[in-house]
Amino acid sequence: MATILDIARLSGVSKSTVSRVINNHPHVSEDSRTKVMEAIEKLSFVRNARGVNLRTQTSKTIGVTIPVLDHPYFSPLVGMIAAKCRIAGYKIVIFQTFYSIDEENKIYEKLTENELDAVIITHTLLGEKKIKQRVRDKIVLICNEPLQTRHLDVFSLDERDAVYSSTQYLLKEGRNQLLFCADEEKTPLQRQRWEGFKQAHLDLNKSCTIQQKLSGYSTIEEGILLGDEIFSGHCNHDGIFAGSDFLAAGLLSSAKKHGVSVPKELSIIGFDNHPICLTTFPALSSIQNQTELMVKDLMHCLLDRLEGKKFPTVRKVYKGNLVIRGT
Amino acid sequence: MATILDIARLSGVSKSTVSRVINNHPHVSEDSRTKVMEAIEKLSFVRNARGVNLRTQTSKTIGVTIPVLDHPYFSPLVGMIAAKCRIAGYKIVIFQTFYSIDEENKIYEKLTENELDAVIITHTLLGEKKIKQRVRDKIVLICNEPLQTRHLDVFSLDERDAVYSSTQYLLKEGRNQLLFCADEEKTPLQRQRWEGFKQAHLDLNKSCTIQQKLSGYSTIEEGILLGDEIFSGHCNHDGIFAGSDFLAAGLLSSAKKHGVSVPKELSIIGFDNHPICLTTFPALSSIQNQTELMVKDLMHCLLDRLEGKKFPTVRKVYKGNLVIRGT
DNA sequence: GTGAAAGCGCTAACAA
DNA sequence: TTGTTAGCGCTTTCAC
Repeated sequence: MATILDIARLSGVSKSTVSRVINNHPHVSEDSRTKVMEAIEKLSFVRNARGVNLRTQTSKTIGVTIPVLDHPYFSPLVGMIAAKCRIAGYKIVIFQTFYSIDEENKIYEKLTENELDAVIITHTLLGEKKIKQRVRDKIVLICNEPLQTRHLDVFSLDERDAVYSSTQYLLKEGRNQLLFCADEEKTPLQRQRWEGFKQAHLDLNKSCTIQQKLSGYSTIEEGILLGDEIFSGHCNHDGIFAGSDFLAAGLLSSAKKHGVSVPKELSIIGFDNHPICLTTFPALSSIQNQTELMVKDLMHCLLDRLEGKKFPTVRKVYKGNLVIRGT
Repeated sequence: MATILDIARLSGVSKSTVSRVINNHPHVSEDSRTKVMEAIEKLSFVRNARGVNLRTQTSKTIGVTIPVLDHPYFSPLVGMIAAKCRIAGYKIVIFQTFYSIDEENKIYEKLTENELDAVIITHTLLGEKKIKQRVRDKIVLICNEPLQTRHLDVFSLDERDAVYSSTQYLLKEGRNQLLFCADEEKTPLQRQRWEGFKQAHLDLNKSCTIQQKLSGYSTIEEGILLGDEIFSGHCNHDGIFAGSDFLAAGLLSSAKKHGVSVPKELSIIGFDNHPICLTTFPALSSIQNQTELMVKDLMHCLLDRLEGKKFPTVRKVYKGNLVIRGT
């Protein structure tokens, strides 16, 4: 592999001039430029990023954590981030946490020692302090998880409010025995959702069971399994709030299998408004949120941080809204 | 940020010894080791990968192309690859092509100049020569796309056979007017599928229309759109082979909307056996393929290549099989 | 078991 | 406009 030194020698200029040409610096004579370009062509030279990275102490690379790469909500989210990063000239490297603290810890370990300019965290089981401590001086943005922190930029959805109003809707529709069906209460996000669910009951003077089901991945399969458990015995619920559309779709298919009529006997509300909602029968009602806007703001902030601009910690919250369909 | 020089000074040894400690080399005295470790702790030193990368000319990073990050088939595929890479000590950086040759070209551009040890291509619109030319001396594996090449390792599914036998199944079931509903015939994969479809007709002395629908992304939404187009008018098809389960799910929901009875009047077969198949009504029949095995073999080969082992180009093909459900 | 020294490929401050 | 020079942080021979 040819280096700039080879180019310099072949074209009869110095390394610096070659570097200038490569980086489109002004103040290079037309003559030098063409000579260098010719040499580059001839030796089919490609700049070695490793040298640049060491020299400039940047790598135009951003790390993103995601629970699992294949996730109906997080995949599009990270996909959007990746697309915008690329336009801004950054690559992204993706770290799957698999919902495990151990995995997550390993990731931060790698993150700091590695060649990343910034880190975006979309899902975490850790608190502010732990994260801050692990990622050190790196730029860290939180995307989607409503982490309580004053030291990190946070972009998140108003989970509490979204669940609150959806729950109220169900209750006002005459549903009384609602089941809150989501992840364990391990993250701020899950906590907020649960609070919204509880508060909606309180405000309407209804009581709610604290029953909540664990479902780490919120997959279709888990929905089916969970549904089989719920509907096989004597089911006294007339409404389910599901933590994701895939979970909801699984629950729905299981309900039908067990002869539970939806929406007559049972309402189901999903989360994220994934197109899968349109393919079930009846079509799934779901909560739609403003991911595009969130990502847009996030990227704006990220790029500013990368440019070294100084400004106070950003905290933005986006409202979701319930899309009512057949369930 | 502390460097090994700082550690060396603080612990009273040389840079070399610090390096040896960091890399767990033998032949370091217990005394030196502890002194260095203490210094590392004290200055909370973290090795700067950029220096290592330049020095060793590796980066423990692998590039993967994917059409879009959010894809019911490719996301899990890449997720599996990423997980296995991490275990082997590699990070992966993901490049979305968005089914565009221009995007793909840009990617290879970045790929060569950048700090990647190898590249895995899961979807490409380019031919062997173009790829080879662009990625130069990099290690390149093809995963999923049945590219015709003798110079790259290829791991792919037997698309032709899978579609062939599924089509025969439909025809033998008495369906006569099958619609082949997939991407444009731009990739070897699509070509193979179409061939399987055609051959199945030929072998049973049936004729098939060359009608095939474009559907770049194979999404639910596209399935619905396509379905609305097909079923709104006078539809004389009694069977559809869909290029993906999401497309199939969209088609199915549209068929129901237009009062087409499935499976009475119409059969639908999807591809990939995604869990969504279980949530539609009736449950979608689909073609299941051996992705796990494919990824396992791929990784094995990749790791060998990265270790510098020499062996002839690998070419592996995996059989799919039809899972019959309600459609 | 340890240290000195060279150098990976590149950029940029400075001098000319 | 151009070249000289230093050095980013690390690993690795080689000599002791």
